Amino acid sequence: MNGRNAAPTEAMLLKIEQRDVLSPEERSALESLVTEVRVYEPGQDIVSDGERPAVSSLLIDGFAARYKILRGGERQITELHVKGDFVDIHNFLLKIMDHGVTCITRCQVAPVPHDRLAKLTTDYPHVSRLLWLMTLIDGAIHREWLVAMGRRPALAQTAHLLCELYLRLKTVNAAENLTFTFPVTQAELGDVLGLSAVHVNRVLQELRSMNLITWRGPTVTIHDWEALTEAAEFDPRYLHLLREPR
Amino acid sequence: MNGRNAAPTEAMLLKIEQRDVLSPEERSALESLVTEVRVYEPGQDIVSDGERPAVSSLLIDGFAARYKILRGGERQITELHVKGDFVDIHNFLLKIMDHGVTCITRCQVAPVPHDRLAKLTTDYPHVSRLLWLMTLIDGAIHREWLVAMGRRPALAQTAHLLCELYLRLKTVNAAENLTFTFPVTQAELGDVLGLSAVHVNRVLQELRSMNLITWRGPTVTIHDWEALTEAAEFDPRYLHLLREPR
DNA sequence: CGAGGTCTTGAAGACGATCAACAAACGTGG
DNA sequence: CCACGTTTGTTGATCGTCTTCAAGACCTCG
Repeated sequence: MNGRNAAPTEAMLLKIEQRDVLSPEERSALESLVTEVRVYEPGQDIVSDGERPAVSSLLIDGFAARYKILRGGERQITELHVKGDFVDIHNFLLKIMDHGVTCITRCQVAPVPHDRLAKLTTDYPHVSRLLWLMTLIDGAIHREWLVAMGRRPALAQTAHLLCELYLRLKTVNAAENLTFTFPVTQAELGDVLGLSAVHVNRVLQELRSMNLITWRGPTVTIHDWEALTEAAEFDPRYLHLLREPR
Repeated sequence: MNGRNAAPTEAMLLKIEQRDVLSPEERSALESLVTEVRVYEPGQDIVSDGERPAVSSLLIDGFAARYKILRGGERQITELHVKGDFVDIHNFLLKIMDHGVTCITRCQVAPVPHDRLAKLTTDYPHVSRLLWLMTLIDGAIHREWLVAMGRRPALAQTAHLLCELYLRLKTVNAAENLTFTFPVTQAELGDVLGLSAVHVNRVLQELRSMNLITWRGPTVTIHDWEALTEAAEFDPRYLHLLREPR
């Protein structure tokens, strides 16, 4: 997502180090997890529903989404993943996928064998806790989405998503100056928000007409952070962006 | 929720042992976590938003709910907890509560100091993984609720909730013969489902008129499991009720 | 018996879905 | 570099689900 060629684990380390301090050995243990990088195209599954993968996938670059498909073909995206996220570390313990993970953009992904994770977690209990923590933050994001879907009107829900994405991208150096790249179609956004594509279109128009954002091509710009968070009732505490001993 | 006086850790052990085998030492290590039981009344918070508790709370008996309150006073419940659930083990790593946990019924709760959890997780890596697993299952439940809220009509969403609750209660011996006790008001149900109390009332009437359930007083009876799961598109895989090495 | 909470019902209204059509953007091949 | 086909975005009209408001019935518990 940016010009220079960052180390494949950089985003993950940034994400973790936003929440706690890593020792040099812990850092290099995490860095050594990546031995291979695969590239997936948009629309391709990184993991599919029902699979029992022997690896967990670290997203090095791109946007991915967890989703479920209903009988009638409707799709609901339950989480958006950005670089630095372990998109299916859950399998390490859940074993069988109860949902799929697909690529929104072209993605670089590092597969990490579960036995390497097992070794890492026994050798480095603190790192083990931090990986646990990452899954707990995923849970916190899920809860916030539930609140947004259940009790917020579509405009606030959409604004909330943009606030969240901006902060998450900023912590991995993939956003700055209230601007980020988010190459998603309005139909995909609908699957995230539980709305129809048509309604997403109208909500975005309203966000633009309120002068809160612009969205041209893949680039989102937030014009007024205060006003956007206000419209969204956005409170970043749930992202747990505080560095403290865990 | 049932007559005899079960050991306070029984439900938690049942819940865990539904997913993996515990050694006798692991069992007793888990049993020794409970040294005190507190009683909370309906409407009382077990933990509140913004707190930094030094203990995590194991629900011994009763129903509790995680929730967030919006600026306008609306409430969204993001998870229902039944006996055997660790309602806020998240704090062990998240440190600061980003939501509250309140009692739906009178609840018996065992507070477990975080330092005891820390010792347990270092002494018993396998138990540590299983506690992690429990939080991953919470995440899977959150995702399923997101799908239900985003893409299912109110009737299916409600049916889905009842299917889920029945299975979760059955694994802790708090339900059998398609019957369980669920003392919740329709307004509270609305906060769970993201619906108004009025609409909940109408949905329940329809579920009754379809002869799928009865709900008299606090007692829910499912008349036709097949038909209810069909209406809900319920697939229990997300509960990960399979005993295997984790 | 009275009071407060809960359930139920009706009527009106809002928010978002669906359907349909067209415009714009994109990518692909000629 | 243009032409064409496909995907994506936009707009309008209509429809349905769910909300809100209001009132009355029921129930429980003091």
